[in-house]
Amino acid sequence: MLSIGEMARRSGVKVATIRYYEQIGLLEQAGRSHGNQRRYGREELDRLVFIRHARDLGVSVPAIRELIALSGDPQRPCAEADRIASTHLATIREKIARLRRLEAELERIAACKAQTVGECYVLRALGAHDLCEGEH
Amino acid sequence: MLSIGEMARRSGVKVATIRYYEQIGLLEQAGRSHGNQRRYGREELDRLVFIRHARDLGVSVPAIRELIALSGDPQRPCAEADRIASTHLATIREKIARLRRLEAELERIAACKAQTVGECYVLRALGAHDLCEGEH
DNA sequence: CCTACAATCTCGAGCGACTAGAGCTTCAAG
DNA sequence: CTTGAAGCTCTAGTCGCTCGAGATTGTAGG
Repeated sequence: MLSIGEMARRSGVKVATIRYYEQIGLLEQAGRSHGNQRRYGREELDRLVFIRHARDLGVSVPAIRELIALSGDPQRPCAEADRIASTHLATIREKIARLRRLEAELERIAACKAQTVGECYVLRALGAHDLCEGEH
Repeated sequence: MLSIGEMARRSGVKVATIRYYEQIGLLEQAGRSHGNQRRYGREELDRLVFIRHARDLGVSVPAIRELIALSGDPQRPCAEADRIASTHLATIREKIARLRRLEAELERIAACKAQTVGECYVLRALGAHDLCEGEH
């Protein structure tokens, strides 16, 4: 039986966050020791690692909830799980594209050679949208 | 003199957000009409556009506050403004790198060919970290 | 001038996903 | 038995908005 601290160490999820996950129903209510402390087994650790992993990949909590519901019913077609993953992939790709545009623009802006703020390109570029090359 | 709605239209910042910016001190307290409605001039619009632009670039509110303070004093060296922009650029690059790793992993995961959830790679991959290629 | 009705006002709460702190109780080692 | 780490609950704070309720103001048409 694992304490909440042990769970935290093994999963890399903070103690407070584990309690939070229980509170929002991502984890089931943990069993308790006779002194009211949470006690976990192997299964709960696995689920927590799953959650941690998905969160690291940027999957939202509602999406994780769906995935957990799916995995509770192994007979169901996995098309839905695929859909969740693909949707998320598309979101990530959009984010990357957007960040790349920002990167290009900031690179240009940060290359300012002025000495004082008065003629600084950084500030000017931020004030005047028409100096941008990309759209955002 | 512009109403708050006019400001919203011209800057692309929502009315509620303009009020919020005033509340947190990014915009100064607006002048009021005799019926207590906010009235703005050209300068305020310029600042709002500046803020909008910086936010679009992902600059945080505290950083924008700094930039505004800087621009209020045109004699100061712009090294600080450069620093803010460069720091932000580094952050963006990190985010891009991270998202790229996620993209690669999700691509692999989403290529699952199983029929039912029971043997679905999506769920398995999320549960078992050792299936990952990249670290995260 | 009157009437609609759109726009504005303030105040307060809610979002997502945690995080932090106060003030208490329990556990485990020595 | 004592001590100190680890646990407990509860509340509030974070960031950057966003929305809704319920009241007031602005403005255009008749």
